[in-house]
Amino acid sequence: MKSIKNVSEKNISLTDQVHKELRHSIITGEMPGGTRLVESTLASEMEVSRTPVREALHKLELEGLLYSIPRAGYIVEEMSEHDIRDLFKTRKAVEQIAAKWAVEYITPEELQTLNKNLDMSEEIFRTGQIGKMAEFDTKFHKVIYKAARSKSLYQICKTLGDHTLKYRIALIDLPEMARRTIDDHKRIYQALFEKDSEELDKAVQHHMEQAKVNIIDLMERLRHESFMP
Amino acid sequence: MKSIKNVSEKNISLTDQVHKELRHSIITGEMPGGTRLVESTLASEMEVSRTPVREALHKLELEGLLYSIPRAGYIVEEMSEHDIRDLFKTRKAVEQIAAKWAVEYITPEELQTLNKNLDMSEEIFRTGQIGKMAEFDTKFHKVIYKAARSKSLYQICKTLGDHTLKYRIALIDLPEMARRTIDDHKRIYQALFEKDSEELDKAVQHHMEQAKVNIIDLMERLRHESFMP
DNA sequence: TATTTCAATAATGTATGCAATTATACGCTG
DNA sequence: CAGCGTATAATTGCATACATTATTGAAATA
Repeated sequence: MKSIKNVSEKNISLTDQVHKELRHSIITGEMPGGTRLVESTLASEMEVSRTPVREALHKLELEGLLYSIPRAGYIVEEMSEHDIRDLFKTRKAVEQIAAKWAVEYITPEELQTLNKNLDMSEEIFRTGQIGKMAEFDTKFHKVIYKAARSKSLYQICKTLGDHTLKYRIALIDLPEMARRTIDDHKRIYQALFEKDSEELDKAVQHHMEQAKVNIIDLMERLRHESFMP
Repeated sequence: MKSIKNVSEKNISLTDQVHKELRHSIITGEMPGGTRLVESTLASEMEVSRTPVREALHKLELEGLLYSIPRAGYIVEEMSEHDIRDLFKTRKAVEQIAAKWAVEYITPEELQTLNKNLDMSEEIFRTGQIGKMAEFDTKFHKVIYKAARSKSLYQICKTLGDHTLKYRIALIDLPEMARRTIDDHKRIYQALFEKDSEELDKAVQHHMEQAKVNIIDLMERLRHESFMP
C-alpha cells in the first residue's frame, strides 16, 4: 500500500484520510471479509503513526465494516448469505419509505438531476466504461434519499447503501446487470416524475428484489468457482 | 464529576467506561444541548488520560450525540423542533416495519416477557417509582425489535431509540405520561398476542404520534418557563 | 514422547509530550 | 473611541513511549 502523505489533500485530517482509504479497500473488496488488520502494520504501510490508524479503525468498527477482538485485532466483517438477505430486506423496506416521502417533496431540479444521471449512465454503458457504473448507481439513490427531506432517514439509507456497495461493485461490472440497473432506475424515475406512488413502490421493490437475487447468485457462483478454479 | 476508576468494572476498557458515562450524561439531559466538552477537562475530572476521553468523544460524534469543530472542541448536539419531528416521523415508520415483522416471528416466550414488563411497569407506576419507567419503556420496545429477527433493522431501531431517549426520560417522569405509555404498550401487546397486524400498525402509529406530540408540548412549555422562571 | 509451564513476542490499551491551529484578549493606531 | 493587528493562551491533531494481555513456541520434566 502506498503512502497517504504524498497524495494528502490539505485540510483533511490524517484520521479521515486513513478512514477513507481503508473504507474504500473494504468496500471494493480489495480487503475481503475475514482479512485481519493490524494497527502498526497499516501505520507503517501508510507512513503515519498508529493514532490516526487506530481512530480510523474505530470508525469503521462503528460503521459495522469491521469487528474487533479485544486485545487481538480487527477483522473485516464477513457477510453470510443470511446477513445479505437480511440487509436487503431492510434496505427494501427503508428505500420504499424514502421513495414514498420523496414523491411529495422532490423538486423539478432534482428530477432533472436524476434524468441527467440516467443519460450519463447510458453513455457510460455504451462506451463500455462499466467501472464507473457503481458510482452513478450510488448517486442516483442519494438524490432520492435527499428528496425525502429527512435527515434521520437519509443517514439510515446511506449506511445501508454502504453496506451493500461492496456487492454492488462486484455485480454491476457485469454488462447485463448494468443494463438492468439502468432500466430499473428509469422506471423509478418515471414513477417519481408522474408522482405515481403505487407504481413507484413497485418499482423500488422490484429493483431491490432483483439486486438481492443477483448478489445471492453471484455468491453462489463464486463459491463454486473457488472449488474448481 | 466523580472519578471513573474507583467504580471501574474490570475487563471493560477505560474508553468504553468514559463513553458510557458521557453518553448517560447526554441522554439524561445532565449535559443539555449546546454544552461544550473539552478533552483535557473531562480527562482530569474522570482521572484518566486524554486518550480514552478522546476516543469516547469520537464515538459519541459518530453516534450523532456530539459534533466537533475541528480544532476547537466538542458540542452536545442540540435538537430543533424540526429535528425532533423528523426523528419521530422516521422512528414511526421504522417501528411500524419492526412490528409488522415481529408479528410473524415473535415467540410465546417473548410475548410473556412483554407481559411481565407490563406487570412490572404497573407495579412501578403504583408505587410511584416513576424514575424507573424509562428503562422499562426501552426494554419493551427492544423485545419487539429483536422479535423482528433482523440484525440490520435492530441496529436502526436502537439508534433511533437512543436519540429520542433524552426526551422520553424527561417526559415519562410525569405520571399522566407514564399512564398513557403503559396503556399504549398494552394495546401493542394485545395486537401482537392476537397477531392482528392491522390493529398493531395503528397501535404503534398512535404510540409514536403521541410521544411526538408530548415532546413538542414539553419543549414549548420549557421554552415559556425559561422566560418566566 | 507427550504435556505442562514459562518466557518471548506481538498486539492493543493508555499516558503524555510536542506541533499546529484557532480563538481571544490586549494594546496600538487612526 | 473604534477597529485592526499581534501575541498569547487554549485546544485538538499527531507521534511515541510505556503498560497490559493474549498467544505461541520452546524447553524441561514426567
